[in-house]
Amino acid sequence: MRFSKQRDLILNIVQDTRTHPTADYVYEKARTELPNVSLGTVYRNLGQLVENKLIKSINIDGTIHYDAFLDNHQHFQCKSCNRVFDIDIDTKDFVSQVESKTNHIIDKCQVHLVGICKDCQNN
Amino acid sequence: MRFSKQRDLILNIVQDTRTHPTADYVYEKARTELPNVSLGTVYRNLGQLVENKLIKSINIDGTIHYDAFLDNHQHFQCKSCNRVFDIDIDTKDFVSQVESKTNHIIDKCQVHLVGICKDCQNN
DNA sequence: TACAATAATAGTAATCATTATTGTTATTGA
DNA sequence: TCAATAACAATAATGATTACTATTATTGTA
Repeated sequence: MRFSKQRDLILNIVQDTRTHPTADYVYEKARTELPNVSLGTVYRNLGQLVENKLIKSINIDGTIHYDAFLDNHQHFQCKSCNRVFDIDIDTKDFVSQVESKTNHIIDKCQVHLVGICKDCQNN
Repeated sequence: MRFSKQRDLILNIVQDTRTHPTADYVYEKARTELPNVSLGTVYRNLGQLVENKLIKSINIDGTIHYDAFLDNHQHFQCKSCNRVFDIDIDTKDFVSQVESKTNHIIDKCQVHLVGICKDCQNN
């Protein structure tokens, strides 16, 4: 990967946004800094950053969101306010349970939880 | 929901297909029986069948797949042969662990596992 | 059984997210 | 400094899904 100011900017935007931004959000943000950056560049770089494990991608309701928080974690989506929360919980036990039951080798475990968040319960 | 032979056919196709078909697959199958059925009809009915909890939908690599197997279960995707396996494992403990840790109410827990399946390990 | 209300349909156009193409520009290693 | 080529902006193309519209089918009621 060569250096380019576009890639640097795109990485910084994802790292500064803790709300799991989409490519389009990153594009709009990037535009304020580099008005001629193209959407294709944003997509290509997000893809490359994921490939090089500098960021992660998660699928929320059919569209790709990005996440610079690399520690192993899961996601909870509130169906009332639609926010996505990071859930800090270990899946190791769960995964090894499945591995010994099925004999498949598992190297990724993505848990998507949906419900009503703490805040929305009080409204 | 009124009765229509299109809806009946679409439900039957999903129920007879244990490989998590897409809308397009259902459309092609339906065409062999009702050559004039339209893709919009397939999408609309699949959506309604999901709403009425006669089938479920899962997102695999960004596209929606359908599943008539209603028992609580999870999915494992082999990144070698790309097949999706049903995983019969209980998430109750996992969910209540998260609930008490976060105070969110969880009513859906979807686990997507990725790895190498038993068969592909032997090749 | 006939009929009116309207749900569902086929066909098609539109949308949305994402990927591909192309000619030009920028980075980098020699 | 320069050549190789990665990366770029602009734009076209794709694939999945949804929306629109005029017509047809289902269903509850008279």
